[in-house]
Amino acid sequence: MVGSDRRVRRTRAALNSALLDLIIEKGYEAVTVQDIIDRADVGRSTFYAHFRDKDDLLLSGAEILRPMIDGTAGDRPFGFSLELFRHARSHRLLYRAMAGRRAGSLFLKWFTDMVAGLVREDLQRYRPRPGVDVPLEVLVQFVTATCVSVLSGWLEGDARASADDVDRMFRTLALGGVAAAVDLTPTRDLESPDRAQ
Amino acid sequence: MVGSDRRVRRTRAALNSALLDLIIEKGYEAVTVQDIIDRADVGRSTFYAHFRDKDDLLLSGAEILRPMIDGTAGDRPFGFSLELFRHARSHRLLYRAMAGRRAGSLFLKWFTDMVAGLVREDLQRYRPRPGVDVPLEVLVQFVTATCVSVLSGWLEGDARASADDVDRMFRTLALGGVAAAVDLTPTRDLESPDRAQ
Amino acid sequence: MVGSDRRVRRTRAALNSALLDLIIEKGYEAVTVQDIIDRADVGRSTFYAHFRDKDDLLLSGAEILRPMIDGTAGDRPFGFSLELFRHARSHRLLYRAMAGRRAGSLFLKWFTDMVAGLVREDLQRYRPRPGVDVPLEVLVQFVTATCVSVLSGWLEGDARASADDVDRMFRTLALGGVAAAVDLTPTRDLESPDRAQ
Amino acid sequence: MVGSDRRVRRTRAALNSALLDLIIEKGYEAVTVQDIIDRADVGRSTFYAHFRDKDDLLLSGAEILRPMIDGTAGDRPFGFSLELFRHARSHRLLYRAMAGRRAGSLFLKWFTDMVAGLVREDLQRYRPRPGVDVPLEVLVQFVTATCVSVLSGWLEGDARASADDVDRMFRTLALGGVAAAVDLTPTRDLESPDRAQ
DNA sequence: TCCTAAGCGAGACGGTACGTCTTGTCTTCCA
DNA sequence: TGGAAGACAAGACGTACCGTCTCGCTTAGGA
Repeated sequence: MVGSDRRVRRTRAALNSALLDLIIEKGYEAVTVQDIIDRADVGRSTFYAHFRDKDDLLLSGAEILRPMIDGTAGDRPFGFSLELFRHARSHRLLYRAMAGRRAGSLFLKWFTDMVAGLVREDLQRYRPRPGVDVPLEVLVQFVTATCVSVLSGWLEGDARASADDVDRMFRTLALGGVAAAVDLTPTRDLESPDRAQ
Repeated sequence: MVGSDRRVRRTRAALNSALLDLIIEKGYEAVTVQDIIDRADVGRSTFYAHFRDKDDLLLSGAEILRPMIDGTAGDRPFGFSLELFRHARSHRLLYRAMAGRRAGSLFLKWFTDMVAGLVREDLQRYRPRPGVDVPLEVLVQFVTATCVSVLSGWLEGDARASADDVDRMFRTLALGGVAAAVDLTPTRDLESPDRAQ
Repeated sequence: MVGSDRRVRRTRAALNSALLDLIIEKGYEAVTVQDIIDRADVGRSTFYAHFRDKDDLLLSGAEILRPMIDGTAGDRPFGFSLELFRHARSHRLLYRAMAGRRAGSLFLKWFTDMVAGLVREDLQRYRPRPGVDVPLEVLVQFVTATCVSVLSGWLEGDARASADDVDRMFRTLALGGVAAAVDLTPTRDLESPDRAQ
Repeated sequence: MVGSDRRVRRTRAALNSALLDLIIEKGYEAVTVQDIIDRADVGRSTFYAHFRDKDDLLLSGAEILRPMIDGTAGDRPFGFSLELFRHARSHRLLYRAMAGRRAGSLFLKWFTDMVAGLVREDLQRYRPRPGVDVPLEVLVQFVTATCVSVLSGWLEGDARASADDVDRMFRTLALGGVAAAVDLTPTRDLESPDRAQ
């Protein structure tokens, strides 16, 4: 059975969306598997046929965020950021529930790792400033932490600032630090991009 | 129950240290109340007589970290940082278990809040750079995130860098960003400290 | 669905024999429907198209035992018994799995009922001994229980006794009790058999 | 904690009696652990702290039947029987639910084994009749089966017969068979009873 | 020879019970 | 009489089966 049915997709979608609803309502930690399957109107065994546990369901749902954010790089350093902030803005409740101050650590870790991946890819394009010894990974963590903290601070508050404002802040703060450690003048390597994958 | 007893202190201490041991062994989340009281050789009701739950015990233990770090400001911006890194260095296993990448969010939140307090206090001494509009709170979160991310990255790795190295990195990254937003020339306001609270 | 198909018969046979195999391997209770259909290489829905449940399958299979045992009455009281013991002997593993000490109650009940039928038919030929008040049904249950208990004891042990030995024991025990309650001299009623059904 | 509390006893008693009630109501097989703990007003974990599963609870309850039946031997062969029938009479619903035709096999096995124990003890007092070769164990099973089948037949019906009537039937049937195999004249061994335990 | 209804496999699904685990409360005993 | 020990209620967890169901594939018997 190749495509394994519309049914399977529908079931998984129902579970995913039930989880998101419930996260917004009472926070991830407080949601039980029973809650989810009641909401999705699905049998218990069906749940476990598709997902190992609640975490698995969450992450499987998170994966579909990735392509929405990826891709849109642009040529500026950390070009992904504006799109990221916009996405967060339009799913504010969800992000707040999952990435805000009171969130469980699971989604936050996943999200942070994803951002770190984007940042790392970007940073590899630049040359370290001679005489300054900050390891690449530290820079990655720094930029990532800056991005996530700005984002979560924004969502926690009443978010009067626009996505553009927030993006500007992020760039000011991150580039200030990064510029001290690497030469942000684009390298010539860019002409022969070997980022096949 | 006047003197509140040596016993009480001993019991609380036993619980605290049992928790720390167990955190190092299997991570905070995996530790159960049963584990703790078995290790501390204490009855269940005793535990709940002293602490509301596992989190309460953790935070009550964390409180004793505060004075070790506080105090040592100095006159440089974020002067607390070197001492912080040193402290983390000497309790590496514990910090790693609690503040590292795989840590639960509770201690991390407490720790981050504590750092944020120190940062906020510091930042209030400086004047915003005219024309740049980054709210104080965003700066606070930024510096805090930078500090914590540098720290946790350091502890995660094999920590060959010295506390001084790490402190230097932190300052490079944080001050780069902060300098773009505020004037780091010390204000004279320091002579009339209005830190009433 | 006129001829009801070779296919149907083959499917049912496959299920029946899969069940018997599995009963011998792990005992009736432990066999699951999944086991059966895996063994028979049959789809789940096919199973339920033919049988209501595991019990149904078992009993449907048991029915085919009946003619093998029936018929061979003879003129002695309980003349069926020797043939019954011989049949059990030659399907020893199966009987042991299903009628032995650790057996589930379903087959045992079916089997007991079948034996009881044979016994009842026999006993109706004799006249109660005057002054002794043992209801027919009690006698039936008694002889049946004697037969089944002797049989299952035989199969449980290492079965060194021959079917004839066992039959002799059964007769000794059963007839001893029965003789006290009814007159075993054959009645003439037999010439006018009123066994309409 | 020595006597381990009235509480424990009360809990176990509550579970036991909840089970008995439920067995009478819907039969042993149909009773779920949830039913039991709801009826006993006890937590799920408490149940499993005391008993491994439903079967364990049943058997633990059955054990208390033993002394009620034991002891009252008398000097007749199978002297225990009258008392047994009387006991069954006064707990008719329970016996019927557990030992009747539709009963699960667990209690029946336990009960049968108990009766077999009493029977075996009795039979060992008599000498085999020379020339008749019926193994002791077969006799035991025979008498046991006779007893249980008479009992369960009695309880299944509307039980107009008195315990004495039933006992008389049992003796008629069992002794008829047994007399053919052993010499029921009491042996002299009885004068030096070594049944200390 | 094609066509069409059935038997069938595969297996997703809702449902229910299980036995385990952990939490925070409550009762009882003992010092 | 106040604190320690641990029995307890509550309820979530992940697993195991059940019996129902929805799919397509195959496969024969009638057109």
